[in-house]
Amino acid sequence: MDKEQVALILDEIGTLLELQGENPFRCNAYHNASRAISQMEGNLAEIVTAGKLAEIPGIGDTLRDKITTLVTTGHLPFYEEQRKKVPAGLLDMLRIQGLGPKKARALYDQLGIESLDALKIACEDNRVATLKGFGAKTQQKILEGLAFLSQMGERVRIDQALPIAQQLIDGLGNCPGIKRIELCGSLRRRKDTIKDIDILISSDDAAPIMERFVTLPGVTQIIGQGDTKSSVIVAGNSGRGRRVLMNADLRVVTDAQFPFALHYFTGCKEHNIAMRARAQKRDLKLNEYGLSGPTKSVKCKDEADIFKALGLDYIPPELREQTGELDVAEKHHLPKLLEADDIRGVFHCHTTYSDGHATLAEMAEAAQALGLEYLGIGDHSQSLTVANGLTPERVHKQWAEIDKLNAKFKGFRLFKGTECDILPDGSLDFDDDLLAEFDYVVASVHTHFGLAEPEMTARIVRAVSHPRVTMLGHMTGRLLLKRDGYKVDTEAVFKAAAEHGTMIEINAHPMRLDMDWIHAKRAKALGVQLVINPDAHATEEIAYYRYGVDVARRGWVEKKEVFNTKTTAQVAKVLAARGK
DNA sequence: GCCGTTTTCGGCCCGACTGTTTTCAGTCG
Repeated sequence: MDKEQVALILDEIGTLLELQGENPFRCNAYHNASRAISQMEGNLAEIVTAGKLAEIPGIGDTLRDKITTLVTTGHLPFYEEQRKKVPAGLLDMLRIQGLGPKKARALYDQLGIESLDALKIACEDNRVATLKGFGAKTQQKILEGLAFLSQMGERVRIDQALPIAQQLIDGLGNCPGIKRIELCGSLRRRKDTIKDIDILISSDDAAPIMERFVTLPGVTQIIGQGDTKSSVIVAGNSGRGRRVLMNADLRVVTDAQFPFALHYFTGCKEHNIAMRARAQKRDLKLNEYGLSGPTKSVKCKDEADIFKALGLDYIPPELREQTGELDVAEKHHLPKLLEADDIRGVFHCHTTYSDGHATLAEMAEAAQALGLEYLGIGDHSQSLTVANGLTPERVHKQWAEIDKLNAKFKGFRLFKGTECDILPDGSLDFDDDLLAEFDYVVASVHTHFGLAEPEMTARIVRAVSHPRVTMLGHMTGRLLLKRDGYKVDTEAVFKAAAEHGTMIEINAHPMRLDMDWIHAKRAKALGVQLVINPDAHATEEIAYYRYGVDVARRGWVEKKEVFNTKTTAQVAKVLAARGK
């Protein structure tokens, strides 16, 4: 059983215990362990075998044994027992806004409700409102929550959330009395998927701002409206005509409170808890309004001052995931993170030669408009006929056009590449002689996703070990919120890539963002050279590389670890040397 | 269930908002 499966089960156990009214701290121990496992580096089975599981913070003797059982046998009697004690439908009910374990349990105990459908009928029959602790408003909120759930999924991609957040900020921007306004939460930390939009404002007069917020265009429902905090549901356009609904929260504080509130609402929650605990050890109290001791409070003009007051270097939002950043910041060893401006070009872009929407010339022009120095073309290879993959003849035709364009460019260059299919047995879709003539080769899996893990791993390791392969494309093939990645032992892929000097792509297309930040962090640790590619199929998609920079930053990646921060001359030199 | 510079027990971050209460529990982040 792999990391994700173990993490899911631990998290579910925590929730099942909550539904049974267990001690919240015990429940939390399972949620924490779930997080620790899903974010840990390395191969879980290896760590279990090495007996190093309990070295992970948040995993003690009990959880070590349970996780070991899960990993080695594939199931856990304790988990099965808990599942028997709680009807499955109660877990669904927790997805409703404002409905927590206590209320869900009461609905089950007193009305026998154990599904969303039954809950809807009970609300419509006015049976919920009569329960102790419930009322007409709660019943109405549950109905609204059910409607919200049926209209959308739980999370949306960052590229869908950002425009909605921007629309809200623009709408608030001209409100008088705003001193500072900032996006917080997981959007500020640049997670690949987002649940809520969090906006923070500093002002001396919150009321009119609140009023503006809940009446902004796109707001479809007001969840709450208080003196300093309001919560709404907002509809936005996902960019392809599809409507996306999201929660959006606004908090208004004074300007003196702003840095503390900004830190607090940026999260993540576990990072905040660690920061508060750290403050406590120094006889200080940290909350969203300030940092104070028994006699006086510490003035902070920005977040950096808060970290400094607690003996830490400034921790960028992307690193605030409670994966060791406090310890490293204390020792002054935080990485100097990659910046979007460090990227000088990208290597995985499609044109009308295969399945792209723009011509070679149009893509080159768009790349230059973005300030890039070079653009690598990587159209599909011959066997991927659904994507109009190029035959060797068409490859030569494309090269001739690239040569022609390059002859005209000043300070810009197109590199000749291919996104060459990795065939089911791990061989490549073009012969070695043709591959040798490309400037570089991106090797990717596009077919036979269902191979068992050993076969898929062997397939990708073989491709990564091929001397003509420059970089591996979208390592797991996942599509965010749509399709899980194929089963592959990423640890083995990283080791092969490091051994053969093959790069691994951070595919920056916001539907993929594959590999993810945890993988990126691990790849870096194992000495794999990274490259950030937009997988652009249209001119406006070249700028997607910025989402890849976000992933890299979350993975603690520095400029020197990313190939496409090099100049055109440096890139050409490295690629020429690899071809030998 | 975890954890320990207050260390094997007794804590575990903490405040806003809502709704149903009549002083607070539940939920959320």
